[in-house]
Amino acid sequence: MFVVLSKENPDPMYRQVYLQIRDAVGSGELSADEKLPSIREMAKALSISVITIKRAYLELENEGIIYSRTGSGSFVADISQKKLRAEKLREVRRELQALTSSAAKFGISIDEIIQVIEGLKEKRHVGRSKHRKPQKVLSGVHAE
Amino acid sequence: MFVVLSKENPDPMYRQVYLQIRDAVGSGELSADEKLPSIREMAKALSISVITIKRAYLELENEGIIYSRTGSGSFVADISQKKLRAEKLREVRRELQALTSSAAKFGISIDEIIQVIEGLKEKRHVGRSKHRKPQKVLSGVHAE
Amino acid sequence: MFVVLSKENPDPMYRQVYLQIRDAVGSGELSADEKLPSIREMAKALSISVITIKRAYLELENEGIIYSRTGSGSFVADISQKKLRAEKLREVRRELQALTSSAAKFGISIDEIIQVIEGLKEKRHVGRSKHRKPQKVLSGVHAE
Amino acid sequence: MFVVLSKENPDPMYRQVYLQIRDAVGSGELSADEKLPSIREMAKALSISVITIKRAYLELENEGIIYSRTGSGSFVADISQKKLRAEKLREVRRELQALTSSAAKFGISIDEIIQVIEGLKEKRHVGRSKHRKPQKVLSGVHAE
DNA sequence: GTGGTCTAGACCACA
DNA sequence: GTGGTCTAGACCACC
Repeated sequence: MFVVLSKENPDPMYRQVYLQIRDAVGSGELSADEKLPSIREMAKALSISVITIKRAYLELENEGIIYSRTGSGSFVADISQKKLRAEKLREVRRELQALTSSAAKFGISIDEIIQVIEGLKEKRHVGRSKHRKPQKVLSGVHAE
Repeated sequence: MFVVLSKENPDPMYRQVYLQIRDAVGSGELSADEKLPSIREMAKALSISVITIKRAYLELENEGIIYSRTGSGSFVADISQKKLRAEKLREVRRELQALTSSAAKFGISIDEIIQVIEGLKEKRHVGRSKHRKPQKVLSGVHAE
Repeated sequence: MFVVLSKENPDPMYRQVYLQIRDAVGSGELSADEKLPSIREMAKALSISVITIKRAYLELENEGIIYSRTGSGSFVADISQKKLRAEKLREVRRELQALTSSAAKFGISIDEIIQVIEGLKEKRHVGRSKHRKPQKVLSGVHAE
Repeated sequence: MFVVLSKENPDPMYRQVYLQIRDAVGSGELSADEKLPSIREMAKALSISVITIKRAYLELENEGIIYSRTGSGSFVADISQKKLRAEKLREVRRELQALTSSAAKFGISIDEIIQVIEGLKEKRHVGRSKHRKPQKVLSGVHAE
């Protein structure tokens, strides 16, 4: 698992950590009961405060994505990927709703938006999307 | 033109004002050289601080969407709707890119996302989704 | 609204603050859109760190019980008391389940437990319960 | 006797061990002077640290529930079940007091709580609630 | 003034 | 070693 913090990203640091771990669980990269790096470990690796990591872990715990046991560490919860996927899908629907309705005001139709998405699909097929735009990164932590 | 502030909206107030005026210009609801309500007028109507409106107007001015004449007020700039539309389209593309790539991590394909959008299209056709669920609103200003 | 912190209480401070505000909303003592004391204000009144109050407010916000607007303050959300009551009832059921099943191991029947509760009911009717056992208290804040 | 550790349980491990042994004594499952598994034995069986079990045993000893003889092991004390039962009853009363008074703030009456308990009673009669939903367990030790 | 984020410490309970 | 709580500062965006 690789967590990276980007200065460009307007999200606060704790949120970036939260999102990346959530995604890693959602994608199956991290599986149930797998141990996460300790908060101190990860804080050190990312050169940020323990508190910031703590907050990310806390929110993950509140969402039921991980669980923490004092003295033992933090672990991936036994939440099914299905559930995470369904939640993500709801999130996607919500955002698309906002996007289409705001675009409509500018005379941009839903069909036009679909065309844009189709365009993205093709770009992805060419397959350089992952490395095309190297993010500016603070640091990373490898944890396996 | 009707500006409404919603407490549900996480956007700061000045941003809500900014966006709604921008959209009104983009949709043609407000046309070139049309006079906007004065800062004080709008502040009073929305029961918020003058400086908040001032900031919204300032950003609109910086974007070239409105212009201000000291002593006479603020007016819609002669910016073509086409230009606003193109900008919005770029914004849409950017957001869709983020959305699809983050969804991909959860195993949600682009085709699936398109399906979601298609679903939105149908919903909009059957009902009057825009007016079905009236947002809770802090205050509004009618200025036409 | 009166928040008090007790040293006797094993709950961490942020939790005590959280619970008391939640209860105040649930009881209707605080009503929708009512302004809460600012985090700095309350921190000062209780002589504890701003961070601790912040955390209590954050959890209340995550639960949808209050909402915060940068620059304006924190306010009671428009969550219906009904919903809070239903949640509390679920909590009660959960705790009773644990209690009865653990008591059963000691040969304490459910009927016996009901008798205990009936006993509490009578005590309460005599009506000195509120002032009989003055809690040891750190400090309080009155906010209206 | 079967001690199980659950990761769902927020109680620390030593407490889970403590409670289960206490309950086993209270229910008569373990009788006076019966030998408990040795600390090392139990630690191994539960795959946890020896010092965790040690702490559980220590607290049981402090409560007068077991006694240890260096070199021979730990044994159930000759504490009457009646006494344990009475203590448990006090504990139940304390918890019910807290529960009813906190529920009262949400407009939940004692009678309503009694109804909830009655509901639990019926459920238990129809099914075998104890075994219906097998807890996810870390490990177990059989010692009889 | 308000809340939102972050730091660099500290002490505690648990394993 | 682990996580959980708390302090006393700081800087930022917003109103």
